[in-house]
Amino acid sequence: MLQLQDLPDTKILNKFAHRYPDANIEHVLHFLTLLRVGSDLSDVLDRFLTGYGLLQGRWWVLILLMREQDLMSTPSSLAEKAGVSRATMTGLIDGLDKEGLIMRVTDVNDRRKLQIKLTSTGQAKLDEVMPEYYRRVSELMSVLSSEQSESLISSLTKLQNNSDVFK
Amino acid sequence: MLQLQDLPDTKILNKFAHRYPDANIEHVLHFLTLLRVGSDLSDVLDRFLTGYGLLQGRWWVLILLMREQDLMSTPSSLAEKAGVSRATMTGLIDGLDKEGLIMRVTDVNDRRKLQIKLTSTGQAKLDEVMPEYYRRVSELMSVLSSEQSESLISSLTKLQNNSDVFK
DNA sequence: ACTTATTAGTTAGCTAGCTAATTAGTTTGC
DNA sequence: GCAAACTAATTAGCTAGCTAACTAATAAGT
Repeated sequence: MLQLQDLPDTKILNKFAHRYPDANIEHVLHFLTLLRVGSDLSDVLDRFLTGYGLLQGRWWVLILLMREQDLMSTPSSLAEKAGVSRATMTGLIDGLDKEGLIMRVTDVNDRRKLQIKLTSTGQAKLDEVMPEYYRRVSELMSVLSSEQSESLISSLTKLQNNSDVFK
Repeated sequence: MLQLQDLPDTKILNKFAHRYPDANIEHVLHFLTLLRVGSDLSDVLDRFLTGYGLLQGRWWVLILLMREQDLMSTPSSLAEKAGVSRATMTGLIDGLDKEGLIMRVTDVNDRRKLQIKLTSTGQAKLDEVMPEYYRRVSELMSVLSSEQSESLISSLTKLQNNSDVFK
Protein backbone atom coordinates (compact mmCIF):
# COMPACT_ATOMS: atom_id res chain seq x y z
CA MET A 1 0.00 0.00 0.00
CA LEU A 2 1.20 3.48 -0.86
CA GLN A 3 1.79 5.84 2.01
CA LEU A 4 1.17 9.48 1.26
CA GLN A 5 4.07 11.16 3.05
CA ASP A 6 2.81 14.60 2.40
CA LEU A 7 -0.53 15.04 4.09
CA PRO A 8 -2.22 18.16 2.72
CA ASP A 9 -1.72 21.52 4.42
CA THR A 10 -4.38 24.17 4.90
CA LYS A 11 -3.63 26.01 1.67
CA ILE A 12 -3.94 22.87 -0.39
CA LEU A 13 -7.05 21.75 1.43
CA ASN A 14 -8.63 25.10 0.65
CA LYS A 15 -7.85 24.74 -3.04
CA PHE A 16 -9.50 21.34 -3.01
CA ALA A 17 -12.38 22.56 -0.85
CA HIS A 18 -13.02 25.30 -3.37
CA ARG A 19 -13.21 22.92 -6.31
CA TYR A 20 -14.99 20.20 -4.33
CA PRO A 21 -17.15 22.05 -1.80
CA ASP A 22 -18.65 18.91 -0.26
CA ALA A 23 -15.32 17.79 1.19
CA ASN A 24 -15.18 17.44 4.95
CA ILE A 25 -11.56 18.29 5.63
CA GLU A 26 -11.45 16.85 9.14
CA HIS A 27 -12.87 13.56 8.02
CA VAL A 28 -10.45 13.29 5.13
CA LEU A 29 -7.43 14.01 7.31
CA HIS A 30 -8.51 11.43 9.85
CA PHE A 31 -9.12 8.85 7.16
CA LEU A 32 -5.71 9.46 5.59
CA THR A 33 -4.02 9.28 8.97
CA LEU A 34 -5.59 5.90 9.65
CA LEU A 35 -4.53 4.54 6.27
CA ARG A 36 -1.05 5.85 6.76
CA VAL A 37 -0.48 4.50 10.26
CA GLY A 38 -1.78 1.10 9.15
CA SER A 39 0.58 1.05 6.22
CA ASP A 40 3.54 2.33 8.26
CA LEU A 41 3.08 -0.36 10.88
CA SER A 42 2.75 -2.99 8.19
CA ASP A 43 6.00 -1.78 6.61
CA VAL A 44 7.76 -1.81 9.95
CA LEU A 45 6.62 -5.39 10.48
CA ASP A 46 7.85 -6.32 7.01
CA ARG A 47 11.25 -4.83 7.70
CA PHE A 48 11.43 -6.75 10.97
CA LEU A 49 10.58 -10.01 9.21
CA THR A 50 13.06 -9.30 6.40
CA GLY A 51 15.78 -9.58 9.04
CA TYR A 52 14.80 -13.24 9.35
CA GLY A 53 14.44 -13.82 5.61
CA LEU A 54 10.65 -13.67 5.78
CA LEU A 55 7.89 -11.31 4.68
CA GLN A 56 4.33 -11.02 5.96
CA GLY A 57 2.78 -13.33 3.38
CA ARG A 58 5.10 -16.24 3.99
CA TRP A 59 5.22 -15.66 7.73
CA TRP A 60 1.43 -15.88 8.08
CA VAL A 61 1.48 -19.20 6.23
CA LEU A 62 3.95 -20.62 8.74
CA ILE A 63 1.80 -19.36 11.62
CA LEU A 64 -1.38 -20.81 10.13
CA LEU A 65 0.38 -24.17 9.79
CA MET A 66 1.64 -24.07 13.35
CA ARG A 67 -1.94 -23.54 14.50
CA GLU A 68 -2.91 -26.94 13.12
CA GLN A 69 -2.76 -29.97 15.39
CA ASP A 70 -0.75 -31.99 12.86
CA LEU A 71 1.03 -28.94 11.40
CA MET A 72 -0.71 -29.56 8.04
CA SER A 73 -3.33 -27.90 5.92
CA THR A 74 -4.35 -27.55 2.26
CA PRO A 75 -3.50 -24.60 0.00
CA SER A 76 -7.20 -23.67 -0.38
CA SER A 77 -7.78 -23.67 3.32
CA LEU A 78 -4.65 -21.60 3.90
CA ALA A 79 -5.71 -19.16 1.18
CA GLU A 80 -9.11 -18.70 2.77
CA LYS A 81 -7.72 -18.23 6.25
CA ALA A 82 -5.08 -15.78 5.05
CA GLY A 83 -7.59 -13.88 2.93
CA VAL A 84 -5.66 -14.25 -0.32
CA SER A 85 -6.53 -15.97 -3.60
CA ARG A 86 -5.48 -19.55 -4.18
CA ALA A 87 -3.17 -18.32 -6.93
CA THR A 88 -1.36 -16.11 -4.46
CA MET A 89 -1.11 -18.98 -2.03
CA THR A 90 0.52 -21.14 -4.70
CA GLY A 91 3.21 -18.47 -5.01
CA LEU A 92 3.74 -18.18 -1.26
CA ILE A 93 4.01 -21.95 -0.95
CA ASP A 94 6.50 -22.02 -3.85
CA GLY A 95 8.75 -19.63 -1.96
CA LEU A 96 8.47 -21.47 1.35
CA ASP A 97 9.05 -24.78 -0.42
CA LYS A 98 12.25 -23.52 -2.05
CA GLU A 99 13.56 -22.54 1.37
CA GLY A 100 12.55 -25.86 2.92
CA LEU A 101 10.24 -24.27 5.50
CA ILE A 102 7.25 -26.34 4.36
CA MET A 103 6.76 -29.42 2.23
CA ARG A 104 4.09 -30.42 -0.28
CA VAL A 105 2.58 -33.84 0.39
CA THR A 106 0.05 -35.26 -2.06
CA ASP A 107 -3.20 -36.44 -0.54
CA VAL A 108 -3.72 -40.16 -1.04
CA ASN A 109 -7.51 -39.98 -0.77
CA ASP A 110 -8.09 -37.06 -3.12
CA ARG A 111 -5.36 -36.63 -5.66
CA ARG A 112 -6.45 -33.06 -6.48
CA LYS A 113 -5.43 -32.09 -2.99
CA LEU A 114 -2.11 -31.31 -1.43
CA GLN A 115 -1.23 -31.22 2.19
CA ILE A 116 1.20 -28.50 3.16
CA LYS A 117 3.27 -29.45 6.17
CA LEU A 118 5.44 -27.28 8.37
CA THR A 119 8.95 -28.78 8.36
CA SER A 120 11.19 -28.77 11.40
CA THR A 121 13.20 -26.05 9.68
CA GLY A 122 9.97 -24.05 9.40
CA GLN A 123 9.17 -24.60 13.06
CA ALA A 124 12.71 -23.58 13.98
CA LYS A 125 12.29 -20.39 11.96
CA LEU A 126 9.12 -19.56 13.87
CA ASP A 127 10.82 -20.31 17.17
CA GLU A 128 13.47 -17.83 16.17
CA VAL A 129 11.08 -15.06 15.10
CA MET A 130 8.07 -15.29 17.39
CA PRO A 131 9.56 -14.47 20.81
CA GLU A 132 11.14 -11.31 19.42
CA TYR A 133 7.96 -10.46 17.53
CA TYR A 134 5.86 -10.76 20.69
CA ARG A 135 8.35 -8.71 22.66
CA ARG A 136 8.22 -5.89 20.13
CA VAL A 137 4.45 -5.91 19.75
CA SER A 138 4.16 -5.61 23.51
CA GLU A 139 6.59 -2.76 23.55
CA LEU A 140 4.78 -1.02 20.73
CA MET A 141 1.32 -1.36 22.24
CA SER A 142 2.36 -0.48 25.75
CA VAL A 143 2.30 3.24 24.92
CA LEU A 144 -1.48 3.00 25.15
CA SER A 145 -3.33 2.59 28.42
CA SER A 146 -5.84 -0.22 28.45
CA GLU A 147 -8.67 2.34 28.22
CA GLN A 148 -7.04 3.88 25.18
CA SER A 149 -6.58 0.47 23.60
CA GLU A 150 -10.20 -0.46 24.18
CA SER A 151 -11.34 2.82 22.72
CA LEU A 152 -9.04 2.40 19.72
CA ILE A 153 -10.32 -1.08 18.97
CA SER A 154 -13.91 0.00 19.42
CA SER A 155 -13.49 2.88 16.95
CA LEU A 156 -11.67 0.69 14.45
CA THR A 157 -14.41 -1.90 14.64
CA LYS A 158 -17.08 0.74 14.05
CA LEU A 159 -15.23 1.98 10.97
CA GLN A 160 -14.76 -1.52 9.66
CA ASN A 161 -18.43 -2.31 10.09
CA ASN A 162 -19.30 0.89 8.26
CA SER A 163 -16.83 0.33 5.41
CA ASP A 164 -19.51 -0.83 2.98
CA VAL A 165 -20.39 2.83 2.36
CA PHE A 166 -17.55 2.57 -0.16
CA LYS A 167 -19.15 -0.24 -2.13
CA MET B 1 -0.91 -6.18 2.42
CA LEU B 2 -2.17 -9.58 3.46
CA GLN B 3 -5.19 -9.56 5.73
CA LEU B 4 -5.39 -12.41 8.15
CA GLN B 5 -9.06 -13.35 8.00
CA ASP B 6 -8.82 -15.78 10.80
CA LEU B 7 -7.76 -14.00 13.96
CA PRO B 8 -6.64 -16.56 16.52
CA ASP B 9 -9.11 -18.00 19.04
CA THR B 10 -8.41 -18.74 22.67
CA LYS B 11 -7.36 -22.33 22.09
CA ILE B 12 -4.81 -21.33 19.49
CA LEU B 13 -3.56 -18.42 21.54
CA ASN B 14 -2.97 -20.80 24.40
CA LYS B 15 -0.95 -23.12 22.21
CA PHE B 16 1.20 -20.19 21.16
CA ALA B 17 1.35 -18.80 24.69
CA HIS B 18 2.63 -22.16 25.88
CA ARG B 19 5.42 -22.27 23.34
CA TYR B 20 6.15 -18.54 23.55
CA PRO B 21 5.36 -17.58 27.14
CA ASP B 22 6.31 -13.91 26.73
CA ALA B 23 3.42 -13.24 24.38
CA ASN B 24 0.92 -10.63 25.54
CA ILE B 25 -2.25 -11.90 23.93
CA GLU B 26 -4.23 -8.68 24.30
CA HIS B 27 -1.50 -6.63 22.70
CA VAL B 28 -1.14 -9.02 19.80
CA LEU B 29 -4.88 -9.06 19.13
CA HIS B 30 -5.05 -5.28 19.18
CA PHE B 31 -2.06 -4.99 16.89
CA LEU B 32 -3.51 -7.46 14.40
CA THR B 33 -6.87 -5.70 14.49
CA LEU B 34 -5.22 -2.40 13.63
CA LEU B 35 -3.28 -3.91 10.73
CA ARG B 36 -6.38 -5.59 9.45
CA VAL B 37 -8.70 -2.57 9.60
CA GLY B 38 -6.07 -0.47 7.85
CA SER B 39 -5.69 -3.02 5.12
CA ASP B 40 -9.45 -3.52 4.77
CA LEU B 41 -10.06 0.20 4.38
CA SER B 42 -7.24 0.42 1.88
CA ASP B 43 -8.80 -2.42 -0.12
CA VAL B 44 -12.20 -0.81 -0.01
CA LEU B 45 -10.68 2.42 -1.35
CA ASP B 46 -8.94 0.47 -4.12
CA ARG B 47 -12.18 -1.17 -5.13
CA PHE B 48 -13.89 2.22 -5.22
CA LEU B 49 -11.12 3.65 -7.42
CA THR B 50 -11.17 0.60 -9.69
CA GLY B 51 -14.69 1.66 -10.66
CA TYR B 52 -13.10 4.74 -12.23
CA GLY B 53 -10.19 2.87 -13.82
CA LEU B 54 -7.75 3.98 -11.14
CA LEU B 55 -5.89 2.48 -8.21
CA GLN B 56 -4.40 4.16 -5.17
CA GLY B 57 -0.91 4.64 -6.62
CA ARG B 58 -1.98 6.36 -9.79
CA TRP B 59 -4.73 8.32 -8.05
CA TRP B 60 -2.30 9.85 -5.54
CA VAL B 61 -0.09 11.00 -8.39
CA LEU B 62 -3.00 12.86 -9.97
CA ILE B 63 -3.85 14.45 -6.64
CA LEU B 64 -0.25 15.50 -6.01
CA LEU B 65 -0.16 17.14 -9.44
CA MET B 66 -3.43 18.94 -8.85
CA ARG B 67 -1.93 20.38 -5.66
CA GLU B 68 0.69 22.23 -7.71
CA GLN B 69 0.00 25.77 -8.86
CA ASP B 70 0.94 24.94 -12.47
CA LEU B 71 -0.23 21.30 -12.30
CA MET B 72 3.38 20.12 -12.85
CA SER B 73 6.07 18.37 -10.85
CA THR B 74 9.09 16.11 -11.36
CA PRO B 75 9.11 12.33 -10.94
CA SER B 76 11.56 12.52 -8.01
CA SER B 77 9.49 15.08 -6.18
CA LEU B 78 6.35 13.04 -6.75
CA ALA B 79 8.12 9.90 -5.53
CA GLU B 80 9.23 11.61 -2.36
CA LYS B 81 5.80 13.09 -1.63
CA ALA B 82 4.06 9.81 -2.31
CA GLY B 83 6.58 7.85 -0.26
CA VAL B 84 7.55 5.44 -3.02
CA SER B 85 10.85 4.80 -4.80
CA ARG B 86 11.68 6.64 -7.98
CA ALA B 87 11.53 3.31 -9.81
CA THR B 88 7.95 2.80 -8.66
CA MET B 89 7.07 6.33 -9.71
CA THR B 90 8.41 5.62 -13.20
CA GLY B 91 5.95 2.73 -13.40
CA LEU B 92 3.01 4.78 -12.14
CA ILE B 93 3.79 7.57 -14.61
CA ASP B 94 4.05 5.01 -17.43
CA GLY B 95 0.52 3.85 -16.69
CA LEU B 96 -0.93 7.35 -16.40
CA ASP B 97 0.87 8.40 -19.58
CA LYS B 98 -0.59 5.49 -21.53
CA GLU B 99 -4.07 6.58 -20.45
CA GLY B 100 -3.40 10.21 -21.30
CA LEU B 101 -4.03 11.45 -17.74
CA ILE B 102 -0.59 13.10 -17.51
CA MET B 103 2.13 14.06 -19.99
CA ARG B 104 5.93 13.98 -19.80
CA VAL B 105 7.57 17.29 -20.71
CA THR B 106 11.38 17.50 -20.89
CA ASP B 107 12.96 20.31 -18.91
CA VAL B 108 14.84 22.76 -21.13
CA ASN B 109 17.18 23.97 -18.37
CA ASP B 110 18.21 20.61 -16.99
CA ARG B 111 17.96 17.83 -19.49
CA ARG B 112 18.10 15.16 -16.82
CA LYS B 113 14.76 16.35 -15.54
CA LEU B 114 11.21 15.76 -16.66
CA GLN B 115 8.16 17.73 -15.78
CA ILE B 116 5.03 15.69 -15.32
CA LYS B 117 1.89 17.65 -16.14
CA LEU B 118 -1.72 16.86 -15.35
CA THR B 119 -3.65 16.85 -18.63
CA SER B 120 -7.20 18.12 -18.95
CA THR B 121 -8.26 14.48 -19.22
CA GLY B 122 -6.51 13.88 -15.89
CA GLN B 123 -8.20 16.85 -14.30
CA ALA B 124 -11.55 15.64 -15.65
CA LYS B 125 -10.90 12.22 -14.11
CA LEU B 126 -10.27 13.82 -10.72
CA ASP B 127 -13.40 15.94 -11.07
CA GLU B 128 -15.31 12.74 -11.64
CA VAL B 129 -13.82 10.83 -8.70
CA MET B 130 -13.21 13.36 -5.94
CA PRO B 131 -16.75 14.52 -5.07
CA GLU B 132 -17.87 10.93 -4.66
CA TYR B 133 -14.71 10.07 -2.73
CA TYR B 134 -15.28 12.93 -0.30
CA ARG B 135 -18.91 12.00 0.12
CA ARG B 136 -18.00 8.42 1.03
CA VAL B 137 -15.18 9.34 3.37
CA SER B 138 -17.58 11.63 5.23
CA GLU B 139 -20.15 8.90 5.43
CA LEU B 140 -17.55 6.42 6.66
CA MET B 141 -16.09 8.69 9.34
CA SER B 142 -19.43 9.98 10.56
CA VAL B 143 -19.95 6.82 12.65
CA LEU B 144 -17.44 8.28 15.10
CA SER B 145 -18.23 11.23 17.33
CA SER B 146 -15.67 14.00 17.22
CA GLU B 147 -14.38 12.90 20.65
CA GLN B 148 -13.94 9.37 19.36
CA SER B 149 -12.15 10.62 16.26
CA GLU B 150 -9.79 12.75 18.28
CA SER B 151 -9.04 9.86 20.58
CA LEU B 152 -8.48 7.55 17.61
CA ILE B 153 -6.04 9.92 15.95
CA SER B 154 -4.23 10.52 19.19
CA SER B 155 -3.76 6.79 19.79
CA LEU B 156 -2.66 6.18 16.21
CA THR B 157 -0.13 8.98 16.45
CA LYS B 158 1.27 7.54 19.66
CA LEU B 159 1.69 4.16 18.03
CA GLN B 160 3.29 5.63 14.96
CA ASN B 161 5.77 7.59 17.06
CA ASN B 162 6.59 4.43 18.96
CA SER B 163 6.95 2.25 15.86
CA ASP B 164 10.74 2.32 15.94
CA VAL B 165 10.66 -0.37 18.63
CA PHE B 166 10.48 -2.66 15.60
CA LYS B 167 13.70 -1.43 14.08
C1' DA C 1 39.64 22.09 -17.92
C1' DC C 2 39.16 17.73 -16.53
C1' DT C 3 38.22 14.18 -13.28
C1' DT C 4 35.00 12.97 -9.71
C1' DA C 5 30.79 13.07 -7.39
C1' DT C 6 26.03 13.80 -7.53
C1' DT C 7 21.43 13.81 -9.41
C1' DA C 8 17.49 12.21 -12.51
C1' DG C 9 15.32 8.85 -14.64
C1' DT C 10 14.97 4.19 -16.34
C1' DT C 11 15.65 -0.80 -16.52
C1' DA C 12 16.05 -5.47 -14.65
C1' DG C 13 14.74 -8.73 -11.58
C1' DC C 14 12.63 -9.75 -7.23
C1' DT C 15 8.06 -10.28 -3.92
C1' DA C 16 3.28 -10.32 -3.46
C1' DG C 17 -1.21 -9.31 -4.63
C1' DC C 18 -5.14 -9.97 -8.32
C1' DT C 19 -8.38 -12.29 -12.18
C1' DA C 20 -9.10 -15.49 -15.76
C1' DA C 21 -8.02 -19.61 -17.96
C1' DT C 22 -6.24 -24.33 -17.73
C1' DT C 23 -5.48 -29.09 -16.16
C1' DA C 24 -6.63 -32.78 -13.45
C1' DG C 25 -9.50 -35.31 -10.38
C1' DT C 26 -14.02 -36.19 -8.07
C1' DT C 27 -19.08 -36.00 -7.64
C1' DT C 28 -23.57 -35.87 -9.25
C1' DG C 29 -27.61 -36.85 -11.94
C1' DC C 30 -30.03 -38.91 -15.24
C1' DG D 1 -21.95 -45.58 -16.48
C1' DC D 2 -21.06 -41.57 -18.62
C1' DA D 3 -21.62 -36.48 -19.33
C1' DA D 4 -21.84 -32.42 -16.74
C1' DA D 5 -20.76 -29.86 -12.89
C1' DC D 6 -17.76 -28.89 -9.48
C1' DT D 7 -13.32 -28.56 -6.86
C1' DA D 8 -8.10 -28.12 -6.32
C1' DA D 9 -4.08 -26.39 -7.80
C1' DT D 10 -1.39 -24.19 -11.16
C1' DT D 11 -0.20 -21.00 -14.91
C1' DA D 12 -0.25 -16.62 -17.43
C1' DG D 13 -0.40 -11.97 -17.45
C1' DC D 14 -1.56 -7.84 -15.00
C1' DT D 15 -0.53 -3.88 -11.05
C1' DA D 16 2.44 -2.06 -7.71
C1' DG D 17 5.89 -2.12 -4.48
C1' DC D 18 11.20 -2.85 -3.64
C1' DT D 19 16.67 -2.64 -4.40
C1' DA D 20 20.55 -2.48 -7.32
C1' DA D 21 22.65 -1.30 -11.40
C1' DC D 22 22.86 1.62 -15.35
C1' DT D 23 22.84 5.92 -18.52
C1' DA D 24 22.98 10.60 -19.08
C1' DA D 25 23.52 15.20 -17.51
C1' DT D 26 25.10 18.55 -14.32
C1' DA D 27 27.94 20.34 -10.48
C1' DA D 28 32.17 20.58 -7.75
C1' DG D 29 37.08 20.39 -6.64
C1' DT D 30 41.61 20.98 -7.66
